[in-house]
Amino acid sequence: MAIRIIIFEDNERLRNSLSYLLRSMPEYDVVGDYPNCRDAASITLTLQPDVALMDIDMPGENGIKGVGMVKEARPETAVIMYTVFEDDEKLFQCLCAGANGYLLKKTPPDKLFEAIREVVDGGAPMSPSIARRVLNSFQHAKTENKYQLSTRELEVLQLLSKGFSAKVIAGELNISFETVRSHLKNIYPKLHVNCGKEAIAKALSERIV
Amino acid sequence: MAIRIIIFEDNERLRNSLSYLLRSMPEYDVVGDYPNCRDAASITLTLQPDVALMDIDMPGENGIKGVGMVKEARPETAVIMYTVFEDDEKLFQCLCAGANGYLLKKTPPDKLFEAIREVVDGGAPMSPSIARRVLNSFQHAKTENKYQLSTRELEVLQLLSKGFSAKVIAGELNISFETVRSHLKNIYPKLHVNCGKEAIAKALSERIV
DNA sequence: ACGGTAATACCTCAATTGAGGGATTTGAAC
DNA sequence: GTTCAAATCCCTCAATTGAGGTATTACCGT
Repeated sequence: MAIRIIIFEDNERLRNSLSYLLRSMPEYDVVGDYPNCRDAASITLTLQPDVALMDIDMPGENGIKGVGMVKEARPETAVIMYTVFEDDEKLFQCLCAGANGYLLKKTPPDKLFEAIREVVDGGAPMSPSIARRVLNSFQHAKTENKYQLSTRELEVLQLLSKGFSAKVIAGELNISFETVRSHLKNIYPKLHVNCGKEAIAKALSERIV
Repeated sequence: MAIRIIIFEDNERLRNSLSYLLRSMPEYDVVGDYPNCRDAASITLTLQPDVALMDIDMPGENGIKGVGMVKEARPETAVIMYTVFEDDEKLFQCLCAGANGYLLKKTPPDKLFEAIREVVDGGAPMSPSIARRVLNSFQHAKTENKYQLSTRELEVLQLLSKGFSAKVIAGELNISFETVRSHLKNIYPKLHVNCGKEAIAKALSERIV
């Protein structure tokens, strides 16, 4: 049975070309195409598509919102982003919203066809440069002590980031309460923060610990 | 110029087959193959390969260690994991260690060839089921309010997690200082913590915010 | 031998927080 | 119409923390 596809793309010429191209093959069936995501949820529920091709830059609700709408309405529909954007910001927003693939518009048609087949088979097609970005995001950069913390200061910060009080940290490290407080007072300016809570927030969100 | 490849694979028959297969094509040059990662660092420095094919399950240092060794010795060498393992644990360990690709051993030869070309061109070849796992890891599950926090409590916790004091939070939300303290007192038992620092640690590490 | 850094420890004071209360209003649910 | 949860606000008291010091020991590099 043909793969049911819907397209969200504001550029009319491109949208029509895509529709025409996909419809020309018996393997694919474009069951709807739209210039914006306004009714993405209800459209998805009505048409029950296997795949949604989603542009990002559209008037009104953009494609990032669009992914969320489609996925919430019908998680089985696989969403492939189809965009010119290559920046990390938009990329990871789409992935967090549930996108199942991410293709750049420079992708040649045969790769696009392959990607649609792949996503239906449970894969996650990505343009090569996108895949590289995604994998790179896992290397937490080894923060290599950006803030010049000493060994002991790092230990104190690690325990602080578990929510421990100065007293408990002192016990854990077998040093005095006042020493811990001294370390904390030295840590804060190095992290450019003013209190323990900010320090925890920074340590955890920048993976210093 | 031919792509320089090294192979780490403890199964001798498979290692020899791979070498033979790749050497049969002028496009590829297998400059070394080894049954373990013991000297991966020095080998990499000596042979200056473009690509390393890396098994995971090997005697001695396993392939996860191996990725780290190769990448530390020579970051320009692209490492492709080549393994039967499909579990998240090993997968994400490899990615964090710096792997540039992840292929399952069931990958047909033509896809393997393509993957090697792709990784040299700056891509990140992955078997479809692997790519899907990687993308899924970005959907932080929308924690669906495991701790039964009310809307307001969630807002307070979000601001707390930025390191704000009760006074500042009060200002941000346009409510009184004492109200914020009331919310905090209600939040702590719900999160099973005893103080703001623990709450921040929990909120950030469990992505409640 | 000297200077610098890290690690240790102590003191004081003001501010913030945690803990224990109590109290009112609103809107939704039954 | 009553009950209930959510959101608002106030009070007190003890503990913790932030800020401002000072001081000693040890080790490292020159």
